[in-house]
Amino acid sequence: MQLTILTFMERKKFNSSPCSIARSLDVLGDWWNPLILRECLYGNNRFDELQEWLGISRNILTRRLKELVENGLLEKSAYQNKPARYEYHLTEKGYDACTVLLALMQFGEHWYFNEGEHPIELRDKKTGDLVQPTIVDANTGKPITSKNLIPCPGPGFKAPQAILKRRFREYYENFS
Amino acid sequence: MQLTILTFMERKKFNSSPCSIARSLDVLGDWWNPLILRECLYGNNRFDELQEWLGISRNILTRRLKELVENGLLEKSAYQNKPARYEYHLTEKGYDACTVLLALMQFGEHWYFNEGEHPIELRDKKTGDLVQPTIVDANTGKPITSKNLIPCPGPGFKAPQAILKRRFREYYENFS
DNA sequence: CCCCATAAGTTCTATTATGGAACTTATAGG
DNA sequence: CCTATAAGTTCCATAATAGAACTTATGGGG
Repeated sequence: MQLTILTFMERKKFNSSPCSIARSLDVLGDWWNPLILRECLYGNNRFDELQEWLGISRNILTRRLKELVENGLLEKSAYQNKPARYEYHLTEKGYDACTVLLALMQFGEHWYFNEGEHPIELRDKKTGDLVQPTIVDANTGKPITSKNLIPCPGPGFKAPQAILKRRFREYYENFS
Repeated sequence: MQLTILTFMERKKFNSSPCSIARSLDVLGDWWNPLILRECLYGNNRFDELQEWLGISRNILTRRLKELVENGLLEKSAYQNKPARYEYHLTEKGYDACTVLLALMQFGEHWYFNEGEHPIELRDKKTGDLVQPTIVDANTGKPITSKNLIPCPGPGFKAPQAILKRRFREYYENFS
């Protein structure tokens, strides 16, 4: 006879992780969600438009839109009643999430397209000027290379010294 | 009688998409891959270290490491023979991919942690100075808000005019 | 009034991916 | 000989996904 053992199996969630990367990945660590945000940035805000441009399965799109709305990146609003029809628009938080898209874009341009043959550009909505996203240090204004970075505990990292020293080994070895 | 119909069903791949975001998502649009890169940035480069810090299933970790190596973000090298033991280190491309982590981090800090209570900080490996990643326009040096951006076709976007006009509707309406 | 079209989802099923746990392999040390 | 360690494999049950067909509410044309 086989005893049934209760197991929990669902996609890992990081919503209580003490790491801002992990927390962001709960909603952005996915193939579809960033692309849905991209489409909203393109001005494709309706269910069928999103489905067509992305080639995503309709049931998945339903779930993802719900998720993005629940997480506050998109806002669902009716653009007509009788029959009720909806649009999904980026919220403040959603626009902020799009900076992750800019980083993805920069990486993709660099590694998957030839110089001067990138498929998309960004322009300022008002002036029409070309905009080229770069990650820099806010303090010095110089471009950041992650090779030169070292993670260290921030003010919100509450943990015993022993754990800190294990987690940020490189930092403690070099700076204390 | 039921005729079996051949269907293809696998995770969508975007490796021929004319979009740098989609291309990047092939390897970065996932919950685990960015976190594995994070761990490598933290100096946790071995299988068991990664498994322990991330709490990822060992079989999944195996597959993901293979994927990251095949995509050129990590490099597998032996740190001892007899018995053969390996480490996974970030490549140039891998370090570049980490700028996406910086964007994720910034977003997470802003929306999931209180001001001044973020769990992690970054410092310059040599000077020890605090580094604060921001996305700016390389031309003007000013911070970018994606709300003010409009996508438009780049030099590598080859398509008939009709498709361009549908895809970049907002751009063509306002700038030509 | 009937038929068709449209938008926004649901529902159904087959195929993959994932999580958890146990097992394997090679070698070193006591 | 027994045990430990590192780096995976293998196995299974459960969850997620793709693809297609179906639903619901409404408006328009004949």
